[in-house]
Amino acid sequence: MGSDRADRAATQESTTRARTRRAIIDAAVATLSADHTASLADVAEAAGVGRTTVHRYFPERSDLLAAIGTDVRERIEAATARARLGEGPAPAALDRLCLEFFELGDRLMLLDDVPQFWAWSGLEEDEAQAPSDRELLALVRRGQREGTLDPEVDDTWLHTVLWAMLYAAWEQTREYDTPKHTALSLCLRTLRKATAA
Amino acid sequence: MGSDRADRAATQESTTRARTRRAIIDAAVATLSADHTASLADVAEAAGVGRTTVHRYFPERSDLLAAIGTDVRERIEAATARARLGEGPAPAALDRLCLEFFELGDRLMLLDDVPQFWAWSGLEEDEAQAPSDRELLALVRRGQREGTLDPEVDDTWLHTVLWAMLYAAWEQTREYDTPKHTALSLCLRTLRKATAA
DNA sequence: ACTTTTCGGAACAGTCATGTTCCACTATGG
DNA sequence: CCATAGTGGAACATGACTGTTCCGAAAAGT
Repeated sequence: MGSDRADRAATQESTTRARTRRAIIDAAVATLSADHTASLADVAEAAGVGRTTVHRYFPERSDLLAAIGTDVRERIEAATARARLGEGPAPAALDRLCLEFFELGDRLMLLDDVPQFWAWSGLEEDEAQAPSDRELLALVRRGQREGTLDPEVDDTWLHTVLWAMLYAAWEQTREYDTPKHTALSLCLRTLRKATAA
Repeated sequence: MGSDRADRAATQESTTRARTRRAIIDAAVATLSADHTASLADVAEAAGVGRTTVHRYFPERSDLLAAIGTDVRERIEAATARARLGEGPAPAALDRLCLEFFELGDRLMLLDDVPQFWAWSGLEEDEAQAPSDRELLALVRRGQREGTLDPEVDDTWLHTVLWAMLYAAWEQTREYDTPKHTALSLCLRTLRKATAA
């Protein structure tokens, strides 16, 4: 009896549960990126579900935050993969990465702002060298070898600057109502100039 | 009777009270820049005073936040004045400003991160065009006229980027233990390249 | 149609930060 | 040395968010 249910339990949830889980996570991202101190009631309302339901899926607040963390990290990994950092000239690869990351929107801010998202699968914050991070650092070193990236720009510094510029681009849309595509092109242009050899 | 006390009440507080107030504000800056959700008890402990005393000076939490806001803004104005944005070539002036701002340390992060600091003297957040902001924008336009700053770089965008780079520099020291002077020189170099004509 | 899953709301207990009051203690200044 | 300003701590009220339980209603699947 219920062999399919057992299967689902082992592999994944029912489609309905998967949908509401997504709705909650998405709403949480939107709500928390606007206000990091938003309550679970706010998240529930934004998701269009009852507060009870939120607790059903994420017993504690930290569970929800952790879920957001993994969600965002997965998106980052996927975006990095799509950017194919190994192909073509380093500056062009950096452009592609920046573009892919930009598409992730507000999500990116959360990782910086809410340290709890790194309370992850037993990893020690800084120690958590995500694969995508390593890919980026490798790209920088490659570009420097090829002479297409500024050798003075430390690889960790470029990493920091990339994220800072993405942050800046989104801030620009929020603060000055700059259209998204304008903010993106400013961001790309600035990043290119800053990293050029 | 008590004419000197009346004077102090009209102009300023007693030196002891002024010292305590400063201690609380400074401790609050340090504490809150580390964790935006720190409680007033944490602030009191960091300041080395009782929680009661904090409430004596700042009846409500918002009063303390507002005080921090004005304090930081005053420092920003002073720093901007010291940078003498009107003198010399625009890029050099920008360098001076960046340097002065960098000296302000963690304080700068607070303004970005805690929106309540803008709950100010009746000004509507974005509308609050601080004098220092206007000076910076003027500098950018001057540099563009003189042909020393990239004409493609919108003045508001440069404003955003400057702050983002300062943020990045401090993040670099926190995240990678980069020495302050190294982070600063990376920041300056990147900013120069990004804004050059 | 019927059965199981999923959901929403109400009600409750627990925790924590806030803000207030009161009083005794200290140090500072005249 | 004495009056006053300034402080710290205890105790209390309050409100907000959290996390839990339970039950009836709605939706999904068959």
